[in-house]
Amino acid sequence: MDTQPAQAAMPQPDEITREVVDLMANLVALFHREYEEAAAARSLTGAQAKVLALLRRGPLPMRQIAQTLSCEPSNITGIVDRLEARGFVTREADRHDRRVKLVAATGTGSAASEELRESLNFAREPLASLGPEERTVLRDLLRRMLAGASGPGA
Amino acid sequence: MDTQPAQAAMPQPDEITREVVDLMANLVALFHREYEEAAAARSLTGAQAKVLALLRRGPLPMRQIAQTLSCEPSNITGIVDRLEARGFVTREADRHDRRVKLVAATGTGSAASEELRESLNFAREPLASLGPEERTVLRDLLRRMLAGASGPGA
DNA sequence: ATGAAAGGTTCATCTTGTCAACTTTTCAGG
DNA sequence: CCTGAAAAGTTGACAAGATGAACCTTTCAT
Repeated sequence: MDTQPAQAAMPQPDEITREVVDLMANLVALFHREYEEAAAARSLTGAQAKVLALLRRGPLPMRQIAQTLSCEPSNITGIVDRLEARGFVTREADRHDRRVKLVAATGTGSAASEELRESLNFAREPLASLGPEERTVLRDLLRRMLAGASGPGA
Repeated sequence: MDTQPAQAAMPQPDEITREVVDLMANLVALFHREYEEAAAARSLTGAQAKVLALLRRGPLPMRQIAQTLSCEPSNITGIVDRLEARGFVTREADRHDRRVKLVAATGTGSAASEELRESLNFAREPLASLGPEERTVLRDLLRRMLAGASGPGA
């Protein structure tokens, strides 16, 4: 990539990094608030919405949900319990390994999740300040950042 | 599905926005995990760390903490209780309005908060993939996004 | 002086999250 | 075939976060 000899143009690389981190923190806070709000508007909690979102691509075993969300499996049990009680998901034993329970979104569940996703006007406000090509630049930067980091589930 | 008579230059502006939102969601998840971990390493919870971080610029009334964190004041009571019990903050009545309690970080509290901030190598990994000028671009884009949105506390 | 409004706290209640103990199922070796 | 270890989920106890209603104290405008 780019060897960094002495660098006269860049006064304090750390300064920029630090500011980016701070900005990111604010953005994260903003995003979080919006997400919780949007979920609450459908009487879902953030955690429930996250699980439901994970199931968009198909049924998943409990354990995998837990891993993707970086929490204990026993935690997922409760969340899925509540989602199931409200008809948003179903639990079904895996045919090949009966220890495994596959969690699948019901029609209602997917609908709610999709609706929430659409309603996430989070970035509409913040992103509205950026022009189309700027969004593209932002997208590429974010892509590279995430590619560099440990690939999350999603 | 998408009949877009206008817009000839940009194929699908919505497509990019959507992807940016998704990337942002992943970044938010990543950040969140790192933050909780870093806080836990100092035996603080995420919420406690957030409150402590807010106090970096000086003492704040309970109500303002609640507003900045978008939650009920009664919630802050508990968090500050626990921070106070461990000597990270103090509660002091405001001289001008004795209804108001000013929460201030103690030396230990500021130190812990500052340490946590430093240790937040969150972005080091992801940001490592970006060169200096790319970081600058990213910083500027993030700045504008946040300026466009409702200014959070910070 | 009175009463409304604001700032905090308390209490009940729920959800999230962890950890340890437990059940069921799978699977490798003997 | 049997036995026992390991894996997947669940359960129960418990702490923290979050909300909403009721409450106390202080302020402030009549």
